Amino acid sequence: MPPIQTRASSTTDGSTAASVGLSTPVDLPPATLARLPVYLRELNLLSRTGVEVVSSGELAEAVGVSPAQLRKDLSHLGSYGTRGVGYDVAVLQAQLGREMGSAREWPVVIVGLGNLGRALAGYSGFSSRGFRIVALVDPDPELIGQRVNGIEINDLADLEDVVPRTGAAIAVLATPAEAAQAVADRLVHLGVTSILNFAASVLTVPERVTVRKVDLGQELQILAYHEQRKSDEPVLAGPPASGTGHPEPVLTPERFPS
Amino acid sequence: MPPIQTRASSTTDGSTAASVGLSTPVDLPPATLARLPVYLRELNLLSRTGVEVVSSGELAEAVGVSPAQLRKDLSHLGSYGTRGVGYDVAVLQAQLGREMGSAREWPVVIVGLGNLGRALAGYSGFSSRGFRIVALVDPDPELIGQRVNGIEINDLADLEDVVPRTGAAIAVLATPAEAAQAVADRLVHLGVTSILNFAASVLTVPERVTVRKVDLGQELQILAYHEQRKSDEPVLAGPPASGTGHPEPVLTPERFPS
DNA sequence: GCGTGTGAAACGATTCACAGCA
DNA sequence: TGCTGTGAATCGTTTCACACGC
Repeated sequence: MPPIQTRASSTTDGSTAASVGLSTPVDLPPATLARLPVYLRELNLLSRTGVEVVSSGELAEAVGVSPAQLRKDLSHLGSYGTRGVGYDVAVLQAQLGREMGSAREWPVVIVGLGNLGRALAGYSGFSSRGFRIVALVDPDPELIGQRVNGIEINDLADLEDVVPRTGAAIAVLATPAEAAQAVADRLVHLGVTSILNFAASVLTVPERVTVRKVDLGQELQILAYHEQRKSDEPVLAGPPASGTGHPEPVLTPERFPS
Repeated sequence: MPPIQTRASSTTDGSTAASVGLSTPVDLPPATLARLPVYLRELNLLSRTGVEVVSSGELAEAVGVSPAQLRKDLSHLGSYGTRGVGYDVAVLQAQLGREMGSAREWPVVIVGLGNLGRALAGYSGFSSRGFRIVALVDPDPELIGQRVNGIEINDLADLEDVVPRTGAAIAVLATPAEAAQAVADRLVHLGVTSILNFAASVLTVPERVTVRKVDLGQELQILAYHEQRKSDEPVLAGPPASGTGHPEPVLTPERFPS
């Protein structure tokens, strides 16, 4: 009797989750869940700017969704707004953070420290959102022992020591496509239950494991499709500042703002 | 009269596209479009392995979707299968490639060469799918003049020269969030009509421009939500090899296969 | 009055089930 | 017989519109 395995579906919002029974709060619709981090980020921004109250219209405008959708999304969490007024930024921020698990700090292991893996190891967007990179693993003797962002790269052969020691339940996979499934199998065996997969391959994992896939090449291909569409049907609407014309430099900051 | 601007919606599958009139083939549903690159990748793999025919069942299995969905997706492109047999790999590959614009080679400019930008500049998954990085741009004097993967980093101040010279219509944004909108404005002004945005910020662009956003922190947050769910409702189903137990190393390749 | 919270309607995507053809 | 192609049914998501309460 082979254990139940599920294919981690592809596109963003491919998430394979077990979640058998409903616990205290209800399960969020996937589409809503995918937007909550965006709301949370904007709320953090607002709160840092000293804003204390936002209406659904304002917040929706800031994150690029419709006010109705924002309200519907938030309504899944309960009623945290005040009619006629809006949402208290601090309250909503706290509630959203709690719901998303931003209260805890999550230890994360990264497997594969090629170009992409190294970039991810130093990515500030992880630490700023409650994730701590606790281990780096790669099989390349050239890399083992090197440090990235203060963390030493361990041998992939020692994965079975490293993961239990750090207690990571979330793993980032940045290996070549051919290696991804084998590594994932070992990670799952070690108790990892969430995997962010950057490898261009489909992972098969047990039901209880959640996988999200990010395929950068795929993203560009989708853009290429739209590009092709645009060049196929040339003019239709009026000329919109038309193409590569006039350099005419507007805006020329010398450095990115820190 | 301000020009029409649209908010690039957030999650993967946020794509803002104008596509006013329908050209020769019909417009693909976004959900289908997002899966086509996955099918294409698998077809390339199969063709390299010498497989000449696949059924919807086999291909679906390999990419992790249902056979019905695969057939429905492909049916949007026309009838390229043979009843009772399956699909000719070469034919389907060619058709899909043509549809996705893989026939052409797309020049791409990358703006922002921090950790992530540099990793993307060297990412093999881009070149292997028909994209050529033709320009790198950053405002940091430390970086300007350096070469990544054989390409020199140009000054952001020279963007108005670089983009027209290379003819890039697709841009990858890997700048800090605060800089993203300003850079996007300049890119759009230079005729760029597709942007892959890695910055954690919402872009506002004219209708004709397609934006896709990849937010790596957001992906991890979605995993954290699921993790939290799992730890909240502890046991329910039978113990599934239970957690961090027994190292018991299965599979220990010493190196990633190249 | 104003903006939230929410049923109901509209829309889109997925799954089902089978007719049609090699 | 076996697998494609596709209408019909189902399911999920978004939008609409308005009742409710500050």
